[in-house]
Amino acid sequence: MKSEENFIDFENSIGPWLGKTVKVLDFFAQESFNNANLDLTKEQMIVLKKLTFKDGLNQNELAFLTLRNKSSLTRLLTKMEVKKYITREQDTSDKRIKRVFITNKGKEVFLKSKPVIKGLIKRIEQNISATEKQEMINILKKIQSNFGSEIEHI
Amino acid sequence: MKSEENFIDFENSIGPWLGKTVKVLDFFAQESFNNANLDLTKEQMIVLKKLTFKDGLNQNELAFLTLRNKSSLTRLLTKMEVKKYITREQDTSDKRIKRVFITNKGKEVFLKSKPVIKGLIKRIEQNISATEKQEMINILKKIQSNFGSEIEHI
DNA sequence: CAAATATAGTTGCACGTGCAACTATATTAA
DNA sequence: TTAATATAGTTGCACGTGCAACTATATTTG
Repeated sequence: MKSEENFIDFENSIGPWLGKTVKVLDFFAQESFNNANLDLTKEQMIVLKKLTFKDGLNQNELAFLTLRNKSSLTRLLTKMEVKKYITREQDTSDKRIKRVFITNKGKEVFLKSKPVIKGLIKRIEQNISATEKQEMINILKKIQSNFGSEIEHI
Repeated sequence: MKSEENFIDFENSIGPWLGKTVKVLDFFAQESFNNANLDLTKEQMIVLKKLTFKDGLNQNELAFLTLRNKSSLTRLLTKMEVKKYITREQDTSDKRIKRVFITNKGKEVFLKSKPVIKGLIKRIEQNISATEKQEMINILKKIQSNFGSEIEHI
């Protein structure tokens, strides 16, 4: 039947549920940062986190690691540079490349954001068992692999 | 230990995994719409979906149902109005209210988007069992409830 | 070596987002 | 009934996003 074929059980599909959940989480994440008087967005925090793990990444690498278009990253970094959270330095051997470094101020902000993030994670997972959590992450990995997204973690 | 307390097991937390997965999904959703020559964003599609289910909602209701600030909705609708996917009509009994109606063109676009969405959902869930899917949705519901978000479906 | 090609990063444009201030209309209280 | 308050929607501002075109530098090819 044609009508059957065209039917989409939207509310019982994973995609929409994921989308809604992330919207809620994003909202509370930003609210938490603001309440903690952190001049920081979730996106900026993720960049700081990557740099904390490996400083001096170039913009291409950073864009890839943060799942972001290089043009988005350019603008994100510009804002972070203005706030003195990072600096950009031209690579000496290849002048096309800019390496990104976290500043002391950036480190400080990231440090202050940690308890906020911890609180958020705690709240997200408060009634989720360890098994459920692992199950969830496994399924999310499967979904990502369905889209050929091999996301690298540093 | 202080260092223990401050440690965040980011890559084994649900939040970041959710965020990454949704990023990947969003990207492919938009790509699919574009490939199908649909002049439509995911956000606009969701508005059309809500209106297909219940036409003539006012902007407040629509903003709530689509988890969106009323100002965001205003602008989203303006773009959809320009594209003639929807119309706005002032309520006669309360002139503050604007009711939103899907146009024939809007219905047509939404109809054309359905197979695309179906394809996306299929791809998302291709190697996820029915049990996993249900488990996943249940956990997502729990997470949302942790943030007091009682999301209504129409 | 000079010309063609590739790569890193930036910019213009269009989209979507929340907050706070604003306008217009409705409702409530004095 | 007028004044105070509430509500619906819009707008300015700042943020984040992808695509395509662009600049500058490197590398490859003839």
